[in-house]
Amino acid sequence: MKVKEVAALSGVSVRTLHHYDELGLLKPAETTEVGYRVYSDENLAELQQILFYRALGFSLKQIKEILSNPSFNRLEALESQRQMLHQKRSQLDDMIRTIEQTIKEGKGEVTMTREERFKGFDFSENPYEQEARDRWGDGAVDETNKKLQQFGGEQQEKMNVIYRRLAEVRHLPSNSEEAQQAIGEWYQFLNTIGTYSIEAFAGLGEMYVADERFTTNIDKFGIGLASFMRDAMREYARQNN
Amino acid sequence: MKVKEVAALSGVSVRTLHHYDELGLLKPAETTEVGYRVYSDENLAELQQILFYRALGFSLKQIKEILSNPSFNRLEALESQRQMLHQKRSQLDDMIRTIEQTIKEGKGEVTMTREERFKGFDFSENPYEQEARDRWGDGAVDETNKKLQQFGGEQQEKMNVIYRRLAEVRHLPSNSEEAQQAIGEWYQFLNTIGTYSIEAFAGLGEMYVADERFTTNIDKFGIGLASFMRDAMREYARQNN
DNA sequence: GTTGACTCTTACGTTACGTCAGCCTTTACA
DNA sequence: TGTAAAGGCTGACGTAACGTAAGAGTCAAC
Repeated sequence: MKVKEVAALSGVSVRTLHHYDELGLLKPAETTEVGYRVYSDENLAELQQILFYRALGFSLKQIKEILSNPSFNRLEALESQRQMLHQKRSQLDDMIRTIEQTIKEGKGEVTMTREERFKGFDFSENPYEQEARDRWGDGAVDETNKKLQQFGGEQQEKMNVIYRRLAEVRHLPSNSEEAQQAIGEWYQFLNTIGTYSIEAFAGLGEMYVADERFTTNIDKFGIGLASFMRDAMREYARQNN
Repeated sequence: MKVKEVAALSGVSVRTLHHYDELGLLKPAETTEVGYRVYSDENLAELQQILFYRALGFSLKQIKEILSNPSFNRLEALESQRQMLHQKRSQLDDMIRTIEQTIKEGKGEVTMTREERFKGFDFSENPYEQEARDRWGDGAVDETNKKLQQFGGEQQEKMNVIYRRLAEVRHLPSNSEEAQQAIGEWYQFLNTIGTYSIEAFAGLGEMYVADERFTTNIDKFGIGLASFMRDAMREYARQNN
């Protein structure tokens, strides 16, 4: 079979077949004297395999390794690929959440002054208070409120400082020393106004991303801060388990 | 502020700033005599915007349009971007489903002979029969079974022919004439063994992808056939509403 | 023999930077 | 003030997986 036919059968372009030939990924079984590529039935089966892995998101390079080494650990490759895909999906979900939030707010702009960006973090008018009560009980919330009132704006400002610090390091890997140091301060701070087990701390991090209202507010200190904090808090919990 | 500082503050690399300058996406407010880039606070705000849209998955080209045309319809752009992201997520979900299915089967190979690929479509040993009963009622299922028994292998073969035909055109757009013609035959066929409203038909298509057992079996005729059929059936229903 | 359908190779374009390489400026310290 | 470290600049190639011509040869049919 010549290129056009194979292309029609498999749904790829002729150029793609040329490309795979160049890469050594799929060499035609035969070549005529004038250089025409002639594919065999086996070639077709190979192509099927290639397209299968391609559909799973593997790169051509990876596919070549997988298919050329018969001893290659395919299951392992599939497993790591699966993880990658899940990660990609989380990222996509983050993006979708952000974009829908932006649309809901009816504007495509993020013109925030420094003031705007750093205000709105007043726990004394906590929109999540009811939720917090449901989740951690009235006692804990009341105690936290009392402490916050007691210290007033001072705690506020302290918290803002920590948030700003976190925003500064949010581009670093979540397990970097700086990140862990900053998130540690956050843990310390939380424990000055309440009592958080290390598990509760990690759970709080998950919520930052799971609940878009948290995400939105936290990201006011910097895009991506919420998901960074989740990762860092997760890591912190892991290290201090 | 010079490049390094801006880079540290924003979390992008110096190279990225150079790149944005080249593209005309973010020109520094000032340039020293020797050619050093000097960024202003406004530049920083612009960069924030750029990074915001970038985080939403827009291309730099799109971002440039959005930010340079103050009259640009941002909401519209956000909306279409949202759709794109959702589409991407569906694709990712498909990939994840397929890869997990493959792992579950404990093999990374798709070595199927033509026979293997095209068998296993025996409705008389229907693994989904109970589900079908739950969904469409005993009467309909019994009737279908009776008809299938009545005509035996003939219907089987007819169905296989249709599947093969669908597999052949599955790389074409789902609203192409060939695709719609083939899916129409499928609709005709289904109505020779039962009665399917056009809505039920579309719903069936959704199930092909939603339920991995269907997906797996259908994709035996060709990778991606199930999701192609869903799209084509959706389109068919739309056109014949 | 001519025409139309195929095929081949070569090579640039795409996206968003990463990564040198070679060279110039500015800053800090002795 | 001399020198070295730190920072800055401009090329320019590399990446992934083909799409898209361009120019030219081949094959089958009328």
